Amino acid sequence: MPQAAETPVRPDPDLLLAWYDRHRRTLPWRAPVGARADPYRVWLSEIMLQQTTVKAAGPYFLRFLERFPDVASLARAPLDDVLKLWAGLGYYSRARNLHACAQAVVALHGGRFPDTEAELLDLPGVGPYTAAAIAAIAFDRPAVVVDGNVERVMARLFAVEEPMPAAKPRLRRLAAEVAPVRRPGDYAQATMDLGATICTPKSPACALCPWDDPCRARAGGAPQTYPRKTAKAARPQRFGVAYWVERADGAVLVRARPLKGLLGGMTEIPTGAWDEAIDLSAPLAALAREAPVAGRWRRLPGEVEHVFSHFALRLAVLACDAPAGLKAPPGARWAARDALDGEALPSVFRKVAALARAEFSRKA
DNA sequence: TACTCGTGGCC
DNA sequence: TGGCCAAGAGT
Repeated sequence: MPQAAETPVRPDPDLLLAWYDRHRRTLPWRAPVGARADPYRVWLSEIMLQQTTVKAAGPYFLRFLERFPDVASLARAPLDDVLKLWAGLGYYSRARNLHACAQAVVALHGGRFPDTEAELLDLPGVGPYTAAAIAAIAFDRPAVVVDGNVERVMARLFAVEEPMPAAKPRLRRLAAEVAPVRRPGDYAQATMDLGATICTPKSPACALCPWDDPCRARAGGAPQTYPRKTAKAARPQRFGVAYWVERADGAVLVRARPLKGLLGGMTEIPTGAWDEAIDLSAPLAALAREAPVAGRWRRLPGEVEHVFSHFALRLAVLACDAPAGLKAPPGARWAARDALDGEALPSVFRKVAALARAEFSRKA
């Protein structure tokens, strides 16, 4: 007997698990089929994957695993070593919390990750998603794992009209209703893989989807329009000046940023304030007003553009040659220009260094 | 609750 | 080219 059209069809977890068994991807942090996952690797990968693509996180994961093969070795390391290895991956509070979390696992749990969501949630940098993911994937506990993929899949399955982010609690409830008790780790990874490879944001491959039948967004003809969203605010543009101070021996002035806030704890090329009102076409003397040292400044050709999550930045770069005996001002230090790669230098400052080095080598 | 917090790839 | 997007957490 045919089912009435208005009767919702429940998505069948077994269909998804069968799809997962056929299409399971090999990822650097994923244990072989049947093998038990290492909680340390699961945790490390989940932290790195927060708001970060698999492609970007992969090389970092392998480098971390080689340098810090277990949680104890990571806990023993100086924070700066961790920041250096994390440089370029972004969201640097993750690196600071990663280090704090490793130390907490050693100090409070004898070097073994706890296996319950509640205990995991108490660890630095571990929120609702990550606690559930570790519980499910590393310990096969029936946790409801909800990330952006799962939210998108649920929004489409049930054609949720409420816009994000207000719809989050509703999507979580739906995810909990659909989730099976069996194979929690596999199911969690299956829902995320589905969102990452089939139920993608822009052009979902519904023809290949194991849940195409119960999906109400697909039935409606425009699955790519879910989840609904409210309009985002425009990204403001800020301006600033970076100061490249180079000695004849190739040493460059750098300094550490405050532990809290943007790029917290990372190394920087000295810059002045970043503000919307700064005019980069102002006279040289005005641009040099916040310089870290007195000197004969010149403006380098070109500018550095960089986009952060909540504002865009354009930097003018001023340079000056430092006398051999110049002492670094308080809070600053000299770093070898050709060893900046190994510093905990965020991308925006690597762009500054690239611009300055190009100009200096042209001159030389 | 709403804002802060990076980066690189994609179309 | 520029907005959008990625396995969110902290405050």
